[in-house]
Amino acid sequence: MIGPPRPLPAAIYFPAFIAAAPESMQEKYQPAVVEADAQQYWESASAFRATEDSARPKYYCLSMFPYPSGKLHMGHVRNYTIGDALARYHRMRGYNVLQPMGWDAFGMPAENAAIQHGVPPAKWTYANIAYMKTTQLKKLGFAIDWSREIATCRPEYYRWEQWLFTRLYEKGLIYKKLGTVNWDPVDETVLANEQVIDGRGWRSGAPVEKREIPMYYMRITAYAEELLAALDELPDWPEQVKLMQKNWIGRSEGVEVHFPYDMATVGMAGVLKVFTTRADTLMGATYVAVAAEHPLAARAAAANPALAAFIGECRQGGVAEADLATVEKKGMDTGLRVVHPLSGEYLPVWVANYVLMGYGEGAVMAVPAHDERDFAFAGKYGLPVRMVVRSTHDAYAEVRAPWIDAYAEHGRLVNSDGYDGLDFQGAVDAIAADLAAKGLGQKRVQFRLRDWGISRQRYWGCPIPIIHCDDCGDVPVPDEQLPVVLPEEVEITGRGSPLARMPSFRECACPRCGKPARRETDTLDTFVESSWYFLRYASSDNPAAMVDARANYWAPVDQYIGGIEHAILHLLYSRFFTRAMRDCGLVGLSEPFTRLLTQGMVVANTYYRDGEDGKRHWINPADVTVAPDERGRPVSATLKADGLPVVIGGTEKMSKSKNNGVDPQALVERCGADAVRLFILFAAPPEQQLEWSDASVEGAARFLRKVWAHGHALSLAGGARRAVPAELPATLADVRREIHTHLRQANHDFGRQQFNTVVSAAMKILNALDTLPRADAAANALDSEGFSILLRLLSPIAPHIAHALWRECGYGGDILAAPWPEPDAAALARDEIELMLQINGKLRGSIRLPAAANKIDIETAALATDAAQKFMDGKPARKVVIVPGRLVNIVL
RNA sequence: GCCGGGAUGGCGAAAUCGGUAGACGCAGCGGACUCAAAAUCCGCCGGUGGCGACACUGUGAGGGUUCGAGUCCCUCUCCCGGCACCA
Repeated sequence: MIGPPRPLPAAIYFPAFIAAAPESMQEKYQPAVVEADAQQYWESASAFRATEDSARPKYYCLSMFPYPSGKLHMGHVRNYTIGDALARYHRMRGYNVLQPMGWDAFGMPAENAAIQHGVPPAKWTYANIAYMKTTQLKKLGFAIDWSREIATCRPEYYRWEQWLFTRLYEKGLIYKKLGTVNWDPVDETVLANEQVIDGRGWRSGAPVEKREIPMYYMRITAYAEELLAALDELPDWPEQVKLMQKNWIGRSEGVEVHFPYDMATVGMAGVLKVFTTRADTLMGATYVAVAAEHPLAARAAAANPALAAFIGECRQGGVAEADLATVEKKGMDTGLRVVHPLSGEYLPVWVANYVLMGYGEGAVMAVPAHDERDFAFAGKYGLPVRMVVRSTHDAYAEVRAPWIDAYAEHGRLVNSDGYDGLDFQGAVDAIAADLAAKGLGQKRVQFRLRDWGISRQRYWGCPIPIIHCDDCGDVPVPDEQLPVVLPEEVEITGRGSPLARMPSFRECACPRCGKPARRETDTLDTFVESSWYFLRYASSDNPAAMVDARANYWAPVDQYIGGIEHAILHLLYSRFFTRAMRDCGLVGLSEPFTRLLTQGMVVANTYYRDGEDGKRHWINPADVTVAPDERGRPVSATLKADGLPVVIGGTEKMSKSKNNGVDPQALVERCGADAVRLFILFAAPPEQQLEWSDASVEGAARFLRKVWAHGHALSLAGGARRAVPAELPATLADVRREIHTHLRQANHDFGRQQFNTVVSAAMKILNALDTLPRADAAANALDSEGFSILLRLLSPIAPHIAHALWRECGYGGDILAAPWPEPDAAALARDEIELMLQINGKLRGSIRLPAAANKIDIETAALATDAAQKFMDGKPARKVVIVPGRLVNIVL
C-alpha cells in the first residue's frame, strides 16, 4: 500500500478565491480538442521532465519498452496506460516521478522485413520508431520524459554493452563453448525456435537438424544461489512469478555418482558421472543412459553403424525443449558396460533421446522400479526392473510395484544389501558416505539453470566485441576502439550472415600483436540490451560512462510493468545483469525492480470463413456485424461488405495470424485517448486477460460525456465554491457519506493497483452527484467538493478531460499539482447500522440498530425479529454468531 | 512432457480478513423526449415456481472442513502463459 507523503483531506482543500468559469467552455465534449490542448500544455510546460531531487521521495515507474514493429498494438496501449496511471497517481501523491520510454530496436522482424521488402533493417527500424512515437504514443497523453529516450540499435547505447562485455569477459563471466542450434541445411542458416515449424525450416521447408557451434555464454549459473535466495527479498513481486523463477533456477540437493569403466568394458579407462536426487534408489539402477552427443556414445558408434544411424536420427529436429519433451522416448544399447560403484555389477550403457547433453553431465542412472520415465523405457526395451523402495504406509505398493507402474514416492529400502530398512534421508546419507569413501561420488547441489548463450548468427544486433587472431586467440576489443559499429547499409538475403560477407567489417588488425585478424561476426542476443536499459535511462545523455551517479538516485525501478510472458527470461536476465554490473563496481544495487506488475494479454473474438481452396480466411472484428437474439446472446455474424454470414471463432490473443487485432490509433481518433484509457483500465484488473469490446469503449466515452456535461453545468452555475457546511441536512449527509465511502474505496484500490474498481468508484460518485438538487446552496457546495474529488480520481486515468475540467470549473492551478483527496472521517460517520440476519447460515432478513449497540443488544434484537421467531418456532438458539458491523447468525 | 495461472448472469467484471453473490458497466427489453433518427433521460434485467409477499436454486465438475465457502483443503475437466534463438 502506497502511503501519502503529504496527506490533505479533500474537504478542506479549496482555492482561496472563487474563480470565474471561462466563458469559452464548450458545451459538447470534444475529445480531440481537449486532448490536443492538454498535450500541448504539458509539452510546453515540460511537465514530465524528471530531475533528481532529494527533497521528495522518488518513484521510478517503468513499462517494458516496445519493439518498434511499425504499429502500436493493444498490448502496448494497455501496458503504458497502466504505467501512466501509476506514474500520475504517485506524482499527485507527492513523489518525484520518472517515467521514461525507449525502443528495444534490435531483433529478427527487421531482418524479415528486409528480406520481404528490400529495406535495410536500420532504415525500417528508425522509420517505425518515428511513426510509433509521434503518431501513436504521443497521442495517448502518457506522462513520459521523452528527453531520456533511447534506442538500443544506436551506437551510443550499444557501445556500453560492448564495453561491459569486455569487462565480463576478462572477469570470466563470459566464456566460449559449443552450443546446439537449429540448422536449416537448405538455407544454410541458424534458425530461431520460432522459425522451426513441425520440425521444418519456415522458409525452406527442409527438415531441421541440430548442429553444434562455438558460442559465447554468460555465466549466470555463478549467481544461481544468489538469484534464488534473493527472491525472498522481493515482497512486492507476484508470488506466481517468484515461484516460476524458483522452479526455473531449480536448485536440487543430490549425489554425484561415478560409474567406472575400463579397457575391458569401454576400451579405455574413466568414469561416467551422473547426478541424482534419488541416491536411495542406487541399488535399483539397472542401466545408465547417455545423450546422443555424449563422448561415450560417439565412441561406441565408431564401430557400430546401427548406433551411428540412431545417433544421426537423434540429430533430426529442432532444439526447443517443448518438442524434445514430447517426442517418443527411444534408445539403443551401445554395447558398452560400466561398473556399479557399490555392487560392482556391470550395467549396460544406452543412448536415449530423452537425455539432454546440456543438462548436468549428459548422462543419467536409470531405476525403472522408481521412476516413471525409466519404467516406460525399460518396459519398451526389456530392461530389468529391480524394486528397492517400499512404501511405509501403503501395503498395496509392495504388491503393485514394480510390475504395474513405478513407485516414485519415498519409502523404506529393501533388496539393498546393507542399506535395507533405511528411510530416504538415511539411505542417501549412507550411500553418499560410502561413495565418498570409495572416491566414486559425493553429495552436491545441482541447478536446473543453464548458462546463457548470447551469440546469434544474425545481422541486426549488437556486434560482439571480439577479434580472432591466429596467434593471440580471442582478443576483446580495447575501450578506445569501441564501439564496434554495425554497418547499417547492407543487403539481407536470408542466407548466412551479411557481416561475414563484408570484408570491410570482418578484416581487422589484432589489438594485441597487430597482425591481420578477423572480427567476430555474431551479434548478441537482444535480451542483452533489455537486461540493463532501465539503468541507462538515468544517465542516457552521458557519452563518457555506461551509468553515472544519477543511476544510484533513480535505481532501483520502483514499479515495473509488463507482460506475464516475461516472467522468467527477461526478468531473470535483468536480475543477473544488475548483479554483474554491481560486481563491476558500476551500481550499488542487486535487485533492479522493487515492485512488479505483470499484465494480462489483450484478447478479442475471431471470425472466419473457410475458402474453397481449403484455406481459412480470418476476418477482422471491425468488418463484422454481430446479430444478437432477444436476450443479447450473439447468434450470428455477417461481413459488413457483403452481408453474408461468417463463422464465429473463439476468443484469442490479438494477433496478425487470426486477424483479430484492433488498431489503437483508429480507436483513439474515433473515441479519444481518455476513453480508450478508461476502457482499458475499467474492463479488467491489470493482471487479468482483457477481452476487447468496441461497445464497451463506447460506454467509456459515454461516461466521459456525462462527466463533461456535469462539469459544464457546474461551471455555468459558478464553478468551484467554498467548503461544505459542517451541518448538512440528512439527505445531503447521506450523499456526502456515499461520496467519501467511494473515495475511500478508490484510494484503497489505487493502492492495490486494481483500477477497474477505481473507475467504478468514480462512476458511483458521478451517479451520486447527479441526484443532488440544483437550486440549493449547500447541495451546490457538496457538488463542487464531490466533483473535485471525481476529477482528481480520474486524473491518472483520463488525464486530458480531468485537466480541462479542473481548469474550466476554476478549482485553481494545474490538477497535476492538486493534493490527492482523502476521505473525511466526519463524513463517513453513521449513527445507525444495518446487520444481516441469518438463521442456520441462511439469509432471513436484516436488523437496524444504533451504531453503538453492543453484542447483547444485537443478540436481543436479532432474537426478537419476526423472522427469528418464525424460524425458531419456540426452539432455543444453540448459538448466536455475531460478526461486528456485518451479520448475526442464529444457529438452531 | 515439465513449471505457473485461470474458470462467477447474454458479456466484461465486483465481493478488501471465511460473513448480504452479481456492485459498476456493456448488451438486451419496456417507456419518455422527437415529424423521425441520433443523443439523452426513466424503469426492468441469474434460473425455476408463484398474481404477490415469497420459496427453492445458483460462482467449471465431484467430495470435504465450518454456524457460514466464490473465497480454505482434496480429486478431476477445460482454457491460457512460459519452456532457454519471438520479443
